[in-house]
Amino acid sequence: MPVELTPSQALGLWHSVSLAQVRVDSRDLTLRQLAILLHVYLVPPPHTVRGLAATLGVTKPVITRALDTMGALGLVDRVRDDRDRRNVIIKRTVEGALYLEKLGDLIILQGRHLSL
Amino acid sequence: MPVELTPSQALGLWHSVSLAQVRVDSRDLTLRQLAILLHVYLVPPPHTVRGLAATLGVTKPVITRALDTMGALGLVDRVRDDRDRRNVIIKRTVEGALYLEKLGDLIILQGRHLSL
DNA sequence: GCGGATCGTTACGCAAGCGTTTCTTTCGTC
DNA sequence: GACGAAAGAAACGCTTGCGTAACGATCCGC
Repeated sequence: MPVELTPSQALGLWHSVSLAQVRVDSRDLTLRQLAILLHVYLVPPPHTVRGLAATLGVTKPVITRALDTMGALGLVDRVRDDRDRRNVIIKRTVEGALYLEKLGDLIILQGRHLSL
Repeated sequence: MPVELTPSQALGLWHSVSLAQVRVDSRDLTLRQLAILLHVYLVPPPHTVRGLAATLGVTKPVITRALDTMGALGLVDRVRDDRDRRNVIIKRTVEGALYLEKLGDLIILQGRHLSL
């Protein structure tokens, strides 16, 4: 079942969620980092650096750096692929799942408060 | 009328929109910048640096810098307040309106494509 | 096993954002 | 008019992200 939004609702939703997120979260992930995080958690594994780079349309170092940052925050983890030891598999973490769960709650809450 | 979303829909929407935005827009605004932009365009004027800082819960230089950046991109404009020349009024631009219009279209489109 | 291709990382110089502090202009009050 | 308060900008040192290019490790076909 699709979600039908008016232009006002769409931007209003983005507005209220962004605002709440800025106020709540000092980490201030970039849009790229957030896209990576969501992709890792919403799309079936395995996820590799190369795959993410292709998906986002960015270069590999961008992914490496984003994983460095989010890894330090505990939002993702990296493990060598034993079947092809050139690959690195990006793993989910409990903390990362919690982070996205809170974001989801925020979106739902703000969506519910939309009026127009 | 509120917008009711399931957790999967909420995060799925954020995922697909973030992904599309990263692929389309090389400007890569930060979450703070986007929040400012949305606030300026969705909330009735006038908007001042101080007011935005209070709304976002950040310091004034953060707002000044964000306005510098987005001003250079043509997304917002700054005008001195003639009634109190200490204030700066943040003005909307055609280009900024167009930018947000495209973002809104993207959100609507991705919302429509949500399945679960 | 050797040579080329592939994967992820690191190095480099650069641009942009951060928080704190200081400065300049303007206001309001005495 | 003088003076403290307020708004926004600029300065400072620091951190983080960027794109390009180079680098080690690993795989695979011969």
